[in-house]
Amino acid sequence: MSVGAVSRALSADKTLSIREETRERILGAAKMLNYSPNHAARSLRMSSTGLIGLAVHDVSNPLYSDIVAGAQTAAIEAGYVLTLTDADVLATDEEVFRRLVASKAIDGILLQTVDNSADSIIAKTAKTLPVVMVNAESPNPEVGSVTVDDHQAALLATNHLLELGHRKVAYLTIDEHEDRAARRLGGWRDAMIDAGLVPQARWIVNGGHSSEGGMRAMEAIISTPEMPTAVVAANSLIALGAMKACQAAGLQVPDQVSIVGIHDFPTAAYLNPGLTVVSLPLRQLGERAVQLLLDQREGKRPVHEKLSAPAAEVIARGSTGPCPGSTHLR
Amino acid sequence: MSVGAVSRALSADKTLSIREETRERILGAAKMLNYSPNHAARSLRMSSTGLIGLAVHDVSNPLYSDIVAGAQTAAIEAGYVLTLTDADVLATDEEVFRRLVASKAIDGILLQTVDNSADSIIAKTAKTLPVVMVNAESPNPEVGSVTVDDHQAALLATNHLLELGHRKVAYLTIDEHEDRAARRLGGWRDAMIDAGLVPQARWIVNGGHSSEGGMRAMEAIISTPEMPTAVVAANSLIALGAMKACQAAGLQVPDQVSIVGIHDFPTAAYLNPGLTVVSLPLRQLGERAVQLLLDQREGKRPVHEKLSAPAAEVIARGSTGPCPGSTHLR
DNA sequence: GTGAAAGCGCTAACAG
DNA sequence: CTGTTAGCGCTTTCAC
Repeated sequence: MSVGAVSRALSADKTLSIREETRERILGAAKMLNYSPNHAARSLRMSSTGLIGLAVHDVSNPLYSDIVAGAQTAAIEAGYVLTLTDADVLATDEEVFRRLVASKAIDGILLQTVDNSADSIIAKTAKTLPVVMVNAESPNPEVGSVTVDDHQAALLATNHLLELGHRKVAYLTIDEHEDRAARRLGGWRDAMIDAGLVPQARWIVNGGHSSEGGMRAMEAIISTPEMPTAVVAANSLIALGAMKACQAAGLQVPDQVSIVGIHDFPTAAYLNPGLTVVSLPLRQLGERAVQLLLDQREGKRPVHEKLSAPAAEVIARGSTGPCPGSTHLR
Repeated sequence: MSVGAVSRALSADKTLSIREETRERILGAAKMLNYSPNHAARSLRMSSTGLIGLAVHDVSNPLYSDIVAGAQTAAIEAGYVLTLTDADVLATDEEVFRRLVASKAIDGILLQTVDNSADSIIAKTAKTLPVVMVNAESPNPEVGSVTVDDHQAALLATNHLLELGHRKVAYLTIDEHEDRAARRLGGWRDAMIDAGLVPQARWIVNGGHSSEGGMRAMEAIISTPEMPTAVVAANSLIALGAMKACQAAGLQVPDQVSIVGIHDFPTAAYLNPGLTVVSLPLRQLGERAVQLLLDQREGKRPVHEKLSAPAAEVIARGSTGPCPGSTHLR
């Protein structure tokens, strides 16, 4: 019995034929000694680490936790281990980038970024490792990407409000330099136009990507003459800030203003009132991203994919209600 | 110029003396070719990966995001890279544990767990790698740990309520099998006793560790005869659930019931009303944990450390107010 | 069917 | 002061 045979027995090599008894003796000894092949040696020899990186902007952003969960599941399924890193650090800190990406400490990386601070690192990365962008469309043919149906989500959110009798529906957008921004804005615009309404430019306010930004944006909406009776927020953190602004201004939600956000998240149901949201298939987004990454590793061409199933869905909670003064019945 | 010299030049070896011109030529070529030493080969040779793992239970728990941020900073400071993993997966999935920990894909691991599902893996891990428990006291002398001043936090929260004139102050505890639970409960109890009050057993209800649990717990409190006028929640997620339960029961916060939670988090200020919390130095907790881990790596004995600075602090927002019917002035 | 040996890319020790 | 070389622990090919 030699070291070669042991290695092959432990990795369950089918082409190895030794006596069953010997095989069992090897496996037994390995378990007894709690043996695990050294990661570095294995990686060096096989030029593969079995690790997939997921770079996230703001780990604790509650809107995106499902992406992580989905990626986790899919990675394990495929025999990989998922490790998270801070995307901003990766983009900012040369040394961290070098250690993790350039030196191939991981087999590939999933990039979830909010702004395009990432753009610079994407190109660098793609030269070394397979990359898949998560929840943003790749501008680079060497980099795959997956997105959800942003247009549809905003359309559904707006229609929900329209069905409640609202006519003046404002839109709190996320920063324009994100590609999602335009798609979601388009959804709101199309819903308004389909309903025979004119989407007023003054009803579109930039809400940044935080609750703070949402609050400021809503304050601007409130001071608008002919104030809208309902608001679509491009994401639910912005919606949260909008609710705060209403509360500060003494406006009742949903009696005086209805608010709906995009993306469901754990605390949405615990707000006062509960926040009505449109949910998107983020878990599946995470899973699919891993699969695309693995496909690229096997030499397939990077592709962009828009995930449209499961479909976006309105989850009505307390923050949306009938338009005040409308004849709408519910 | 040989490979040895190049390696030493790139790692800035002081004892290497070559012509300045040669050194620059090496560095220049490395930059030109975008060269980075292969991680696996380097790790194998140096028996060190430069990676520190942080295993978290529920990545997106907003209460703990500062721990991650602190650990991140300290790791980079020390020339390491921090990678996050799901603690539950690590505890559950043998294969993931093997790949990441047993095979030494990382140099050490920080363990942040909510329940003691971790207990089983701690022992296993400590045999292979340095481990430091974060925000829980280590039961194992081979494993270091850092905690914050849980007793003080609950004491401050309770005193804040007492100062507002409340006498009947309930306590929503986290699951008892966490060591934090007893320390925080003790803080509430001591504050009550110091104020000459009797901490009633029926005012202690288990709120689990989620908003859902907090809601159930608060429902129980509400149906108590001689209902308390104020509530300390052992963490802010529980407090969130408690607020929801009040709202559902038609109880005004803070006019009829005051609520305070432990741990500040980003959305606390955006709730309606804003949640009063006691903040704890979680960022420093993360930093310190990394330092202890690195100390252990250098052969120092694992220690337990309680972080008492910066001190816990009450952040008063809208969810706490004077006791209804009390003569307290504010 | 089994065992020996090459070599993955790097660093550190040592010989020149 | 610089260049050569051994060897980290593993897998896999090749010779027996």
